[in-house]
Amino acid sequence: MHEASRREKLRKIQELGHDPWGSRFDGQMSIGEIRAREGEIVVEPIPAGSDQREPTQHGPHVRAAGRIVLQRKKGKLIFADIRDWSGQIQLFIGRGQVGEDNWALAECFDLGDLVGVDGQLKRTKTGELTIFAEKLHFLSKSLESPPEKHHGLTDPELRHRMRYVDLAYTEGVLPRFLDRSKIVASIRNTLGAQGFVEVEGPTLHTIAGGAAARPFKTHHNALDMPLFLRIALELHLKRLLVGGMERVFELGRVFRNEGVSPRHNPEFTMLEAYQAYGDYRSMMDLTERLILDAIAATGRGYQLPWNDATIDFTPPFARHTYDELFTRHTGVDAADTVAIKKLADDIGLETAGKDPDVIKSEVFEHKVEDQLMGPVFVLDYPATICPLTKRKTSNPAVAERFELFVQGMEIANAYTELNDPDLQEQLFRTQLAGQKAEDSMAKMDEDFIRALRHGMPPAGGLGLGIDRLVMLLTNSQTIREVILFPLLRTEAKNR
RNA sequence: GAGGCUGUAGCUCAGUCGGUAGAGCAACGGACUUUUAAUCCGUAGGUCUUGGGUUCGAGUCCCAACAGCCUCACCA
Repeated sequence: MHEASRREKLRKIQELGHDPWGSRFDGQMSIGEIRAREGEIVVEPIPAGSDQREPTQHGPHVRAAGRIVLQRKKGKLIFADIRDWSGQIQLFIGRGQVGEDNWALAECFDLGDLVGVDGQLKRTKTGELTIFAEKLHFLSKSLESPPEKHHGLTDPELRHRMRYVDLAYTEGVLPRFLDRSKIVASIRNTLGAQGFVEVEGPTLHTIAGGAAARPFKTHHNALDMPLFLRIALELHLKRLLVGGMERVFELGRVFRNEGVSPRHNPEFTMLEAYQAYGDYRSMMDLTERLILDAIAATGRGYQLPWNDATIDFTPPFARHTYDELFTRHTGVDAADTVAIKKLADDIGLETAGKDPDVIKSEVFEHKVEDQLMGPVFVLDYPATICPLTKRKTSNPAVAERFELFVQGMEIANAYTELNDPDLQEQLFRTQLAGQKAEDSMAKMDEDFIRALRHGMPPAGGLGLGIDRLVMLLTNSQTIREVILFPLLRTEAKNR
């Protein structure tokens, strides 16, 4: 193990009178800021007749802190590259320049150590922007060797289990998660600017409603009560709409007891927003605004790379009806239930005893969704498959709902919210009757119906999958690339 | 939950027909005051994921378990 030599250096650092675990360190600039000061370097021309080989430079004095990610020891000279979350810069540590005390400390540096430096910002004779060290500070020892310096970590299992190593050393990982943070902040800003207030609903539910998914079960000891982790934010936010919070949103974690895939993690982050006196079209405009602002917040443009393709987010996003897209991508008339059933049978879908709209929806999922490179708003869904949505006055068979698809992925889902308590109760009952045995824990949320009976304003409601949005905006093909700690099985004992 | 692929040094990977373990980086020792994937000389590092089996002999073939990835199912 290499740990022994690192512990030996740790002991040496203590002998030299330094704390190998460091302490508060003030007054440093970020490496990004330091790099921006390159222009302050003044180069004096070599005087005529001088035998001086290199011109004298005067640069600003700077203080930096970071992790040593590369080191080149050259006798009485060390070049070390340190990195913080804003960038990376080279240190020049010369034995004659820093003195024996600092040199002795520098000899204890290993890759991965966190160090501080005071020095002058200048360029080396090859032109590399460099902090020429004058004083070194030890901030924290690393007892583990970093991963291979060219490739970093590539094994996805190690990357997810040891995300700290992945963030610290694998190129592009830290910036991606900083982008995620900017996207989330942007969403809050956009909603705030439009008068929405942020709330926190309960994550422990007595009835897990608001979506068609199986919940995680848990238990409260003192109350001896079964509980479920929430599968959606919807039903509590609508209660707040009843209470008079006219524009309300929650950005939070929901939990669904399902498998993992490149697009699914059992816990994921959802935005839900509700706007009193709006409808699904209001939410379409809001969705577009949220995404465009998020793109701007990451400093990107409308054309975003996605694998080998490009996604064009230039507004306005395309808007097409469900039936229109159904017919275009299946070649079958969206109103021809007989032909649709035949198509479903041909694909091998189970159709016996199913509602024609359900069959149509399954065909849509199999044949159409993958083709929607988008961004495209799909609007006006069959009412049968939308139990929480208001129907079109002109055509009760159609629900005022849209989903936003990009690269075949569903990113957002929005409704003109149903606020008729009697109809809502009836639709719930129909939905519960159709539940499979394994979903039998689903129950009628009587209190939600009671809330609607007190009068909920007509409203538009939006759900937006944050993880998937971040995937699209950061060119990440799996959801695990944008979730810091994705769910993994217990670590194998023999690793 | 089902199927397929993968698992070798701290990391990234080779390993032929079944014949007894290799490289680069990292580490350790040495040389080197403008390097930058530093270079050069030398050294050390392995329960080949785990457990069985076949065989004179298994990293290699077979079975099982564990973990990851992909596809499907569930779902957003």
